[in-house]
Amino acid sequence: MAETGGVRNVLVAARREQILEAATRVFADKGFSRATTREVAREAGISEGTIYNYFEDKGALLMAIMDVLNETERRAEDFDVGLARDFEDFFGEYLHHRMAVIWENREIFRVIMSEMLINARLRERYMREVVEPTMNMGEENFRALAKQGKVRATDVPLAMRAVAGAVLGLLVLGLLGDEEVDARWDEVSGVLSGLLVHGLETTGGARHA
Amino acid sequence: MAETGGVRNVLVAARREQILEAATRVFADKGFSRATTREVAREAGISEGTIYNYFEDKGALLMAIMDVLNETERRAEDFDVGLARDFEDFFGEYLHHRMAVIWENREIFRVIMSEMLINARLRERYMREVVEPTMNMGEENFRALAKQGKVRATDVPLAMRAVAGAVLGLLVLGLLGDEEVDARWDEVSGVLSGLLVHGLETTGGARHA
Amino acid sequence: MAETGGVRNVLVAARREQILEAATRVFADKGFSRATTREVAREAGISEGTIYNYFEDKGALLMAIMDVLNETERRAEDFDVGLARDFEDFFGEYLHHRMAVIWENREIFRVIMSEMLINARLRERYMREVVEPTMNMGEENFRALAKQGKVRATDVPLAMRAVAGAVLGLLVLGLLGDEEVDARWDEVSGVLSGLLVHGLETTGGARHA
Amino acid sequence: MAETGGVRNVLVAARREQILEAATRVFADKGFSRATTREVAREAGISEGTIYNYFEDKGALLMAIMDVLNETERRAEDFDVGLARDFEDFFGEYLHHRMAVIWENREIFRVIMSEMLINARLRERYMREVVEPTMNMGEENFRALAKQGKVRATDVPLAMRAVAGAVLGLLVLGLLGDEEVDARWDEVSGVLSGLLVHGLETTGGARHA
DNA sequence: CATGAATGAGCCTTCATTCAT
DNA sequence: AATGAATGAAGGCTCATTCAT
Repeated sequence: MAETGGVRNVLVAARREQILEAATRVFADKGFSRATTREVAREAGISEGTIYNYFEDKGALLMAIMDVLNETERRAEDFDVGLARDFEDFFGEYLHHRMAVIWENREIFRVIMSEMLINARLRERYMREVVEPTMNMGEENFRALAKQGKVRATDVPLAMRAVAGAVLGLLVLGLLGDEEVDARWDEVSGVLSGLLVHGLETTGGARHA
Repeated sequence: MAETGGVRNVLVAARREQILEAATRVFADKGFSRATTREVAREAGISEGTIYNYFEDKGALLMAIMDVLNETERRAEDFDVGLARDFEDFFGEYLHHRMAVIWENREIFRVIMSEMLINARLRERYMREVVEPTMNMGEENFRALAKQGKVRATDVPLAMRAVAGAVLGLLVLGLLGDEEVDARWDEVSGVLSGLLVHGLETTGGARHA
Repeated sequence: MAETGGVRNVLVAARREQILEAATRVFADKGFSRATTREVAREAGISEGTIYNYFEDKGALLMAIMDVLNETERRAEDFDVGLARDFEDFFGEYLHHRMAVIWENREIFRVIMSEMLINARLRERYMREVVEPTMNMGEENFRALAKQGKVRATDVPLAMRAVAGAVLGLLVLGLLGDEEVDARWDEVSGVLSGLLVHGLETTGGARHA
Repeated sequence: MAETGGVRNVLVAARREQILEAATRVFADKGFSRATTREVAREAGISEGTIYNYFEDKGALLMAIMDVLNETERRAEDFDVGLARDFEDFFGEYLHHRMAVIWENREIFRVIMSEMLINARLRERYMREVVEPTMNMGEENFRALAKQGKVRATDVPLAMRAVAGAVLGLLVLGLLGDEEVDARWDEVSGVLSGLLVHGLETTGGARHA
């Protein structure tokens, strides 16, 4: 019985997954509102009614998709840049890893971001559950690094937003179809970290001559 | 008769404006799909049918909203930072001006961005008409500055995307309701330009000692 | 003043005519329901509001179009086949004249007939005002001819309907686009009268050999 | 499964039939354009949405109604007047049968005819699919009969139209509410065939005396 | 009288959700 | 559990009609 329950749970989870992936594809293509449960069902290869055996309603699909993002984020936080020699190294590797995960989940971001922009409830939930914790943790790290003299300590909250914003903005550019970003995503983190660490200025010559 | 025509044109333009502003508010609140023409009409203080005397259909409202963005962008290009002493100065003032205009139109961005993410046609139009020209012009300026030794010449296209992305991402953070960004938008450009010019690194001693 | 009134009346009548002709064209093309007052106005070269200065509402246009038919019919009744030598001659000329008038007004018939088929009120009015009087007069003539031995006296009411029906049916065939009928309408009455007078049977040879 | 499919097909066919009959009644009463899908649904005893599970749109209802006419016509062509002794007999029986079928379907004719008169596409389809084949077959038969000396060979195409037109016109008179035609439809074919075979003329004496 | 912008009732159609099988 | 037919609320859009200019 416990066994059967276990099997059942696995089946249920698989079915949920299957539906959620279909929903993500359809929502990413048409947007949440224009997407129809009929098409989600077809994409998942099931009947319309079955969706309602696994999800309360259409909105629950969106919430579940956001949960996936949430989990991803929480797992990403565990990432530890083992033994980075210096800050630039660490920052580069961190960005690279983080942006790779983001890019893998970009269609989920597409759906959630599009909807968040115009859905206050979803927006608030995302800010509270995902952005704020991440931002706070980032600020802490930032401050620690500043205390260690590894980064310039300017306006930490805004600097933090600038860094997070740069990542977010590059993702959005990619989602909007910028071909440069789309084609060279794995190089993006390198350029970005270079820029964020050293800045645009040509200090080189002048400074070290 | 010419007089009358002139008056009429003014009236027509005013009415279009009135409808468009109402549409922007409603779309920003509910999203394009969930927004109803009935509510746009109520918000504009007119009847539903009147909308259709000024716009082909609901989609035309969205397009017209995007046209506003287009014009704004074109006007923004004319901006000339008079007599900036050095690059940092210039860059800071440019960012500040640009971001101020963007922030003023943020609700339009909210509508258009949300929709673009999930509407390929709109996305392509925006990329072709707005992003690509801007990006190309930016790349040119970038290269010119690099040739003059005013900025480090790394990967220009990606660096350009990183800068544009940072601005875009900060806007998105603001649209998502980040309180720091929301409350201190006019400080954001300063922090961002500082970061982009000088980088995070604690220059001098730290680096080569 | 009386003069002015007369001029005015002429102008009013002309305007009514102009609108009615436009309405007939548009109704014939799209049907009464699908036709819009906007298109009638455009076809008449006036503004939409003006229609309502001459007609109570859209339905009044239809009624006025039927009045035209009514008048035509009443004028047609006055037709007198001067000095027809025999019945066949008379019948042929009568049919020819009648069918010519009908064909000239075929677009009016198209509009009215289409609408009558599915509009009981219009149908009843047409039957009462146009069909029944004509049919009664026809029956009288029929009976008179029969009494004179000029036509076989079968079932007069139904024979009358058969003759009227043949004319009506040929008109409908023409309105439906039958190319033979359409291209050769002025020959149709001859063939029909030959058929109705002599029948299909090949009595000829046998009888007159 | 095959069984279930069979059952399903029967159910689907029955539902289509139910909707189509309701649509015919409503369209016949109000005309296609004035009829509302809401009323068709009410008349069929279903909800509005259900119509769209069986028909693409409102126009498809009209097309399906016409298909019924098409099938009826094709079945009518199979009619063979077993062993008619002479032409009059044959013609009388043929007309009788044909007109009986037509009268049974008169409400369908009402809908289709009304719409055809003002809908070029429907008209062309009907002429191509129904009228022309029938007319051609009729002309052939006519010519064959003429060759056998059984009918006078005048202008075959127009004579054919005259005969078909007479039937059509009588139907129209009935649809317009002529009480004589309406009440005595099954006598109509007899009178018509008598008229068409023998003509109106009082043969023999009168003619050549 | 003529105009045409404004109106809003009403229509066709879509689609999330339910439920009998 | 799965199915998919049925439902009916709601939305985009049209159009006859009015009325201020």
